[in-house]
Amino acid sequence: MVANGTTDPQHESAGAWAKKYHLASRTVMESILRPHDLGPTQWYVLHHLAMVGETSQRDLAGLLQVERPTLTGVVSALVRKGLVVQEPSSTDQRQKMLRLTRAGAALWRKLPDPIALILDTAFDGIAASDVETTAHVLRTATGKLQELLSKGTPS
Amino acid sequence: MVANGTTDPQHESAGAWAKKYHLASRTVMESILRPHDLGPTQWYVLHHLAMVGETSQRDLAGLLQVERPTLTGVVSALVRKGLVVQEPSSTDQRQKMLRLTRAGAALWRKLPDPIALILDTAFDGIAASDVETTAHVLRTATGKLQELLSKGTPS
DNA sequence: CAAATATAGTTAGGTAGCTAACAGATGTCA
DNA sequence: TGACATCTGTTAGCTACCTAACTATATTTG
Repeated sequence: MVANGTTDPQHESAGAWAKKYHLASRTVMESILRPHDLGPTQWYVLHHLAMVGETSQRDLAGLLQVERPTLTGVVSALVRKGLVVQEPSSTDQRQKMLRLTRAGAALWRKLPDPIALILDTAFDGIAASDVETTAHVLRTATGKLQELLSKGTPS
Repeated sequence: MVANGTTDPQHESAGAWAKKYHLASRTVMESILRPHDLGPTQWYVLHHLAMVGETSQRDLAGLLQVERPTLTGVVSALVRKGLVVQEPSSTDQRQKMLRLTRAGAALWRKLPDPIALILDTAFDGIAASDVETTAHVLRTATGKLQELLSKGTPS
């Protein structure tokens, strides 16, 4: 989307470019995962379960920074495909623990790592210090926006 | 979302931060616009019609970088609320021209500018040169990802 | 201990985006 | 001029996210 009053595309704000970068990287990730019939969030769930092991849905929602209802949908898709099992925790009947099935672990081993590919492609050839500056600026900017959100947002 | 093998949140990649920044800014924009019962894309449409005047849906889709079916939905929401009128172009019966109604123009005058607020908040106090570096890095990275997409994406 | 409160997950309904397929209007050219 | 191609917008059906409201369990507390 056009950022602001400015219409010269070369001079759009860092904010507008963050959005475009995000959309492009999501599109790349989707096109890499499509042949495996997985969405990006599904991939992140498998990634976490493969790396860390059994995890509750609650914890996973926090780690993946999505809301619980979103994770409900993602997890039920993975369960439907037989990649993940979901069972009540033995200590707290409210919580459901997730882990990979044998099929899920087997699929994981064959899967490419879209995040590594994206980062390698996107930032290849750019000075490391510039990439660091970018991460720093975006981290700071994100912090300020979250601060704005936590204080009531003015209309 | 967690970027990669790394779990230390201070050391996530520029890519991960671009995503977080984007999500935070979208959330701020939504929370500013919610009291006015508008979504971000609806705001951009009003913005354009208020600034530039009568525009065809085709041109608007290009300017806003969304697909035509997406704009169909956004525009029909605005028409339903009585903020925008949609009528066939006199010179090309395929095209529909959009313009603000009196109510749409009146609402526009009362609306805050969420983009200005977000940019002011997010990048306030950060060195202008660093913000420029960020825009440059993200622009370059986005270009590389789009290049990757246009060549067939490997699995 | 019983009642109130908090937490985990689901369901319902919404927004915003996409692609594919289509209808109608316009353009091209043999 | 008539047939074919292209363009514009819509519809249908998908993904992925959100909030609000619900159910069922745990926990806190009077």
